[in-house]
Amino acid sequence: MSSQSSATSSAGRPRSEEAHRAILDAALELLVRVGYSALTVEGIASRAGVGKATIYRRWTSKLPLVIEAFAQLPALEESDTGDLVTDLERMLRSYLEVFVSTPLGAVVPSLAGELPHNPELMEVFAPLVRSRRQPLIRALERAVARGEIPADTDLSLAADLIVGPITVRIFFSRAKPTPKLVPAIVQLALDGIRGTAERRKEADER
Amino acid sequence: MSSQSSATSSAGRPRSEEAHRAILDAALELLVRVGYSALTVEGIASRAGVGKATIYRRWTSKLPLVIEAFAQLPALEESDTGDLVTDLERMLRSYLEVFVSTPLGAVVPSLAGELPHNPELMEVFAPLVRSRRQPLIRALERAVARGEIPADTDLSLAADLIVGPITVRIFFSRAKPTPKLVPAIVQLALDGIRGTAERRKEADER
DNA sequence: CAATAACGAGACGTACAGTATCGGAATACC
DNA sequence: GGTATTCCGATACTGTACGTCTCGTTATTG
Repeated sequence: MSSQSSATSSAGRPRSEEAHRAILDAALELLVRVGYSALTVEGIASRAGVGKATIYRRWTSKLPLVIEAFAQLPALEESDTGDLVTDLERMLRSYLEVFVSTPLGAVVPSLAGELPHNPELMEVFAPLVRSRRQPLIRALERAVARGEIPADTDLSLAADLIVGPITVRIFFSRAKPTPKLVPAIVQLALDGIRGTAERRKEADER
Repeated sequence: MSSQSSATSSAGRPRSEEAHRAILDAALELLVRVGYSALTVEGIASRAGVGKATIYRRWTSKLPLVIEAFAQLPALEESDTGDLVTDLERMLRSYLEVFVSTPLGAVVPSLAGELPHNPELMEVFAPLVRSRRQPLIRALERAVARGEIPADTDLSLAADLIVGPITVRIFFSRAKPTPKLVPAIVQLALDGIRGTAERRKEADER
């Protein structure tokens, strides 16, 4: 990450780490301001104060650059308080905050729109999506271990149930969702997860 | 909507309804094949067998054309059987089917990615989204009238809870969701909606 | 039959992707 | 210190596409 600490630092001028960061920062800033479709490499180069060649020396095209810029953004902050409701509410709140106050909210839909037609992009994007979902899944796993929710819960589906309403609104709603919604969403989703289990249990006992 | 049905059919050659449809069809077909970002007006014109001027005479730019093409796609088929679970499962299944077997699955994410940076597009897109959500909302309203779910349910949030998991997977998942998931999703979401109400009621009675 | 407006075709100016080339600067090896 | 190597910013270049414009042609109104 830092510099040329290891291995083959072959002859010649080394790549400027400063230029690298300037490019990523410029890409992110422009991405937020104008969106993916209006993003230009020339604009990025100009804002970063570098030549186009310096960009194309590092990334083969605009897309991989955007992906790397995106990957820099903060992940979901994990919460582990011992109580599922608290954990979910905290994470969803931070998720929402990241979405409205950072480039994520603008970048993700832009990239998501490209996914269906760009398997290569999907390949790079999928691990990123997974890693951002991971804290949610882990919180659910801990809740299972504590007996808060049944062990046979489909955690992946549960995670989508929790994140779904916010995602839908971020993508399609004019008014971006506020943190005020979080408790209602968590309660709804969680009652769904638990309610289904209880109902099953009641039916068994009868 | 249609064409020169009423009023001023002034002098001159009338616009060809045939060309109009050919353009929309070509746009939709290309949109599905290559996605929004790789869609070219020249490609649409060529495939439709019309001149570019014929396109720009009807739409100010590529985006409104795409919107109109999108709006042609089938809406959610409404189900009204008297049972909420059945209605939701049917609608979600048809929703899913439309998404995997028609251009919708490819078009919606493409357009959604443009929304945050294009208020004008949002203006045109919002009513479309709303109208496609409407059958879901109406089914929930009927369920409220029947007493299946409490009257003070936030129907909008409930709709998002139901559609959320599928939306999340359509956007981000490599493997597109299958109809097999529908019953589990409906059960989870609905137990959430009902469970929350029950819990609230119990708390009130205490 | 004259006026009008849309038609397909395609030329045109602008903008941008991605490539190539410039002289100069930084580094490794000798 | 000298030389080879590689990156640097800048910019010229090719190709593609948007959106405008102008052709000569065709359909419709009065």
